[in-house]
Amino acid sequence: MGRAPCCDKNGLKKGPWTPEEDLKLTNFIQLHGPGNWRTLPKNAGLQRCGKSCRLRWTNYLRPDIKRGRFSFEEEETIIQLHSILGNKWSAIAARLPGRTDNEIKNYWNTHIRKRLLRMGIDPVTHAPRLDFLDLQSIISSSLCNQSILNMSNFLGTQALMNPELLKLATAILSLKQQNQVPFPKDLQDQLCNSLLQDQVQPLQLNQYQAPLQEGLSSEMTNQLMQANVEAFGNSHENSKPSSLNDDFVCQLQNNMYCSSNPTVPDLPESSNFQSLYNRTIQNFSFDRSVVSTPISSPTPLNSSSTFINSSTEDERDSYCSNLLKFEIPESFDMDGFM
DNA sequence: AAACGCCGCAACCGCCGAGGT
DNA sequence: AACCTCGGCGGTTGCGGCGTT
Repeated sequence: MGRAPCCDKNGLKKGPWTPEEDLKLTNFIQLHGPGNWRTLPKNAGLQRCGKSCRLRWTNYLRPDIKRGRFSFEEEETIIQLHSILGNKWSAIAARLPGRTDNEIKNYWNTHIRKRLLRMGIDPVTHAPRLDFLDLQSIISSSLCNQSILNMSNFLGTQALMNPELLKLATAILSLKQQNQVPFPKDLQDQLCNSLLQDQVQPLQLNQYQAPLQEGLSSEMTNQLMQANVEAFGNSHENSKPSSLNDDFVCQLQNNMYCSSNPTVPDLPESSNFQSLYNRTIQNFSFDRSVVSTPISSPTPLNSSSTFINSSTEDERDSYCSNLLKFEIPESFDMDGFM
């Protein structure tokens, strides 16, 4: 049997609340307390459904609601919590006194999400989006001789670029930035050339298997090589799935990061914290060179040390880019969260 | 001044899980 | 076990305000 609607649509008002309705609802709840929302509208003399009353109370009329612009500390907390919890707005709201899940959700969608996108950060995964980043500065400074790159041309062909190349570049850049794997110059050049040329040619990754394997397991190396063949050997078939999927790239990055960071705690594989921890590290290990807070010196979620008293969007952009480098403190009570 | 488009936010919608009968 | 109510959640919508042309 289908579920009955929460209210009889006939005769019940919808839309914006009037001050009179707000007053009726507030007075009734002050006398009788919240709850029993189904019968509340009738008892309070409101032509609304209980659900509408509950939402109006919890999102707007509740006396402990903090209104006005979000502070930087609040924004910092939202971003950090979202990277851990995702779109669990109620859980995020529970950590922000006076803010409702609806308000946080709106603020995220209208402000933070757009800002992250502008910065080339995926607002869902909190990971850098290589296809939106300034690839010129990244790749040329990390891999190639700047003189051979004409990124205005390169970016012009971005839409035609093989996404596998982007993934591979992400992985390789990550390896490079770990400074753990000697990166063959020839392979760097070949990647750059492949990025620049629409006619994608298979990278001769097998030539560099040995040095790469210093940091990669044989399984991962084989997967990378197989993906290379699949991706570049069928570059004209855009719909063909490749084994070089996002999980693999994350695994690759995570593998390299963990192998080069003895401070990473060795948690049980099965624990929820492990998966959350790994996910967060994957997300934020892209640019290890600018990570300011080592794992051994945790930054509190509500730290005011990073608070800056500025209000422009650009300043918040800059501020956000730092926020995205946070790491979960060891003392963070994940169980309390979940 | 009018038209238009964009943006922010309050409110709604549909779904889900918990708990009661 | 099946059904129902209730409260809660996340996604989406639509309206009003505001800036631009």
